[in-house]
Amino acid sequence: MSTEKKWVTASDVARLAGVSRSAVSRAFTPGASVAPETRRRVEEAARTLGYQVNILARSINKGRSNFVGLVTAGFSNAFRNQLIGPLTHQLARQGLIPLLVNAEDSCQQAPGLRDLMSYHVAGIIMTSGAPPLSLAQEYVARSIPVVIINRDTDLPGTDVVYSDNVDGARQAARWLQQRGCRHPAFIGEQPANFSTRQRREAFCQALSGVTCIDVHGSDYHAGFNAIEPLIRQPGIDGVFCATDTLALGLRDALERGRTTPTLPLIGFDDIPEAGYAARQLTTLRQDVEQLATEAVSLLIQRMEDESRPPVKKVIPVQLIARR
Amino acid sequence: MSTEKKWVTASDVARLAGVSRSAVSRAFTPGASVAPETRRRVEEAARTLGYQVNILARSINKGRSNFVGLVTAGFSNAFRNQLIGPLTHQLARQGLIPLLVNAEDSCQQAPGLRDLMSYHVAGIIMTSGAPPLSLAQEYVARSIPVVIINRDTDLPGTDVVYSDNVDGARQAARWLQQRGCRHPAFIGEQPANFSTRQRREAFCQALSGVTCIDVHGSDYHAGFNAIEPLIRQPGIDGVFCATDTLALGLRDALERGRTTPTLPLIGFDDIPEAGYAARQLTTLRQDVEQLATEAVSLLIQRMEDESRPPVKKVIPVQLIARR
DNA sequence: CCTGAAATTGCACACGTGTGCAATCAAAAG
DNA sequence: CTTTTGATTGCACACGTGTGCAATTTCAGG
Repeated sequence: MSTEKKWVTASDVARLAGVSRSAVSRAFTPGASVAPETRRRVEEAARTLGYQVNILARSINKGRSNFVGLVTAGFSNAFRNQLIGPLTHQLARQGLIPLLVNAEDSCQQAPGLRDLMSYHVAGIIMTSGAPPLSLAQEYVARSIPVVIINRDTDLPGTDVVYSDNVDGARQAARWLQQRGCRHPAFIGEQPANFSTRQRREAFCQALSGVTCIDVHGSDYHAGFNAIEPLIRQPGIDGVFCATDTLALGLRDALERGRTTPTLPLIGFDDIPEAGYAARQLTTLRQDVEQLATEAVSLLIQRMEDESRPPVKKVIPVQLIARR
Repeated sequence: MSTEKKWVTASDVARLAGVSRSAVSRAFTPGASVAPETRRRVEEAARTLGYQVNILARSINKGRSNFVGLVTAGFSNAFRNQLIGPLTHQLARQGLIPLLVNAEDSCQQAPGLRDLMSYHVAGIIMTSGAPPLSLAQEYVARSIPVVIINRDTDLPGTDVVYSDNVDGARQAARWLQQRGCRHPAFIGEQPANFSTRQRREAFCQALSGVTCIDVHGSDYHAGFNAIEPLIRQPGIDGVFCATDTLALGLRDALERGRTTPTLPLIGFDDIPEAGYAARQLTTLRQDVEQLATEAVSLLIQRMEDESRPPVKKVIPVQLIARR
């Protein structure tokens, strides 16, 4: 039952079909010159033997692989998880396949982010988060296309795509104003990542007298605990949270002490939970589909023309008014 | 600025270091015979040139790759997302790297699940969900190790690891009984997947007179809407939901109509949201770390000994009492 | 039947790597 | 100094694939 040969090769197919190995190769290469009859026999032989072209060998030969490093930082961030689906989908549409790399544990471990280079990936997509950006430079030096999502950088030769945080923050400001907000607050993680920084700056610029509250962490509990510094600041009548996760945590803390009337609250991202029937969090929706589509599109463009000047693509966001 | 040669090869390093290409290869092969002085010069040359061993070529030569197909069905399931982190971590510890395949869109698309075979993966890990299990058989036929998580199967030659749904359901039954539950209900998706089926059957067997309520969907809204068939059944005084997501949806629906006194409610999985300060959902925690560790361990065992008899590994679950 | 062009095929080389085998070298033993 | 032993090295082949080039076949046109 245990086959002696581990892999079925093109030679096996050729032998069974009674043709040369080249013919087999051509039969599986679109646009190659093969007689219809030959192609038929090759395909039949391949089917009975269960042959599949060895993409590793093909990659070596062509000097270009189908692999794309998909670098992320853990899977506890709801929004980032939302992004992975469309990304893999768009990559698959282009015949590319993602090599998943978790930058969180790779820093300490041997087979980590740097070793992506060993796999000779055709490109790299980095989602926002903690991955050491300096490492991206190494890839650029080896002329490997790098696309960075939701994080700005002046690294030469890397394309960037991110949501329009500035416009989103302005929309949030307008929405709060319309609800009669006079003393707005902004809550975000400190140290702030790119998105948080942009949202805070634009928000503070759009409204005067914004109270900025820093929290240490980006999860639900960080938002929940943000109520303490918030009540220490009297008179706040509207809050813009850097992310939905923070906003949902804060909301729960607010509703625990039911004394205050409903405080206008707006988040960012539109994670699934924000749309839950019992949450109905007003937020600014990031267009994950378009983020993913643009990221893959830029990646492919750079794969075809390495010297193309870097592009910064800004994706519009949409206000989802819920409560 | 644009390098003529795309990839830095071992020959380049050899030329610079003044040794043969074989020496370079050996310098990067643990346990090979290389003089310390030679190794030093090779490593130095490799560093200046930025050389990394081409794993694709190495895989071809050795007839075994580092790739492991990580098959999932979308990224909207909170529990499944929790599993991905530990899985990639454990794989990385073993020098393996996951090829991410989304079985949702691969069915319709050309470069899908079947083409995983082209990449000559060393093994495959399938998480629960919708991927066509019949396809796993093709991999077994090619003697590619397959490990299936949270899904039983009698496919010969595939290892299975899943949480102890039966014991979990019994614990849920006991917990409800202790809270004075006389007329229990079970809520789960229909058609039911493996986990839901096991939990329902064990729950119905542990308690008498269980009312089974079917919902169509596995997300929050499905749980939220489950309140309608629930109130149609009078006298229910305790509910066991197949997943936390369903339970959280139902809980919100229950709290909307505040007339009923708090109804004992218990979920399954222990997704992050269940531990939120304002949710505090009692649930049965799946040990994602151990699930991942066992899955990778089984995969490696089978990679080393293909003929090992199939194993079904059951991971204990833990009751997390919260309210 | 003959000729030319076009289509198809096979050979051989290339991609970058690991490794058996024999040759070389250094050092220890005599 | 000679011999033996062990470590180190280079050559050559293998892994499975794509493709240029020349040889072959097919076929239409005369």
